[in-house]
Amino acid sequence: MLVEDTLAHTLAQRGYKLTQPRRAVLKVLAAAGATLTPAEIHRRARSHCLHTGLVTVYRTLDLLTACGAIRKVHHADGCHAYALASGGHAHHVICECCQSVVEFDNCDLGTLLAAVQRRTGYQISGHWLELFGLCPNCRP
Amino acid sequence: MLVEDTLAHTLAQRGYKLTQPRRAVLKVLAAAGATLTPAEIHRRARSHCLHTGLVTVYRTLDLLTACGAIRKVHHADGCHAYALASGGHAHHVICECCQSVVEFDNCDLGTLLAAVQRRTGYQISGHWLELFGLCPNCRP
DNA sequence: GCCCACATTGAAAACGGTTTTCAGTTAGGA
DNA sequence: TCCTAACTGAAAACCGTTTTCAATGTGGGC
Repeated sequence: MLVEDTLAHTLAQRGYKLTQPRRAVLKVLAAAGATLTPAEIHRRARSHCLHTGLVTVYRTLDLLTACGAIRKVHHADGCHAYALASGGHAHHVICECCQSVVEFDNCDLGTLLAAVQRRTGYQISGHWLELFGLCPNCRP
Repeated sequence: MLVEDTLAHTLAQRGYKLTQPRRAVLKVLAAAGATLTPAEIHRRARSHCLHTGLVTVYRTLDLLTACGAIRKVHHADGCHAYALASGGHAHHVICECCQSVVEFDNCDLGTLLAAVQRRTGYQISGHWLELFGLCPNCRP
């Protein structure tokens, strides 16, 4: 199934309507292999549905985030970008040059978490890991 | 040496003046064992130096961040908080209840990074790890 | 200890991203 | 096809952050 259809299905399944502007946002997210800011998503969405408003972009991003279909990623200079999240627990590797992003889910932090827990006394319930680097295309 | 003095030394060493408002911000940061937002730092700083402006708080935070003495921490709902960073590479464990924070530096991600690098083709140059949980005081 | 250059300050205004408001529009089940 | 609740876009509100600028304070030199 196409990524766009998967996203559409996710929304439809929860009773949300599939309007033209929403579909435009889904298309953009499905086509992008990189992290995108709301503004950039808005710009691209207009080529699919001319009158798409920035407000609708934000609202759709909120919906998809709540569904777990996308995830906010945090760059050094702020946390304004979104990336597809293929469900379940996963993390992202982000290219510092072209912003391209891939997921990975084999985050085996068990040993580390246990050590920190023992040392600090904190009962750790969640973690957050993001990797930065250069994708194969951006290497010199 | 007191934390406040360490911070003051860091600034003085680089030729920055130690003004009353700046000292107030340092005091607040040194006394807080938790992550603080600029607004909260401002509120507290006023009890040390009455007329401290929010602008000065931001400017001082920028200086200290540039020096590596503090670090911006990223919560799920935004990245508006700062925490002391005792120099060098380190990460934070943050209490989801009271925002208290402790550092840990034994982040042995070597194996994980190598695996991801091999699997994705990305040349990984940096990472970012934050742990969330409950501190000993906030556990039921 | 006093002076002076210049870094630093605070108030207000500007700024940019995000959210709310609200009247008009649209999707999709009956 | 019709109807209603969900959805929409434009504008305004909002909020955290940055810039501007004239006034002030620090700390090195004397």
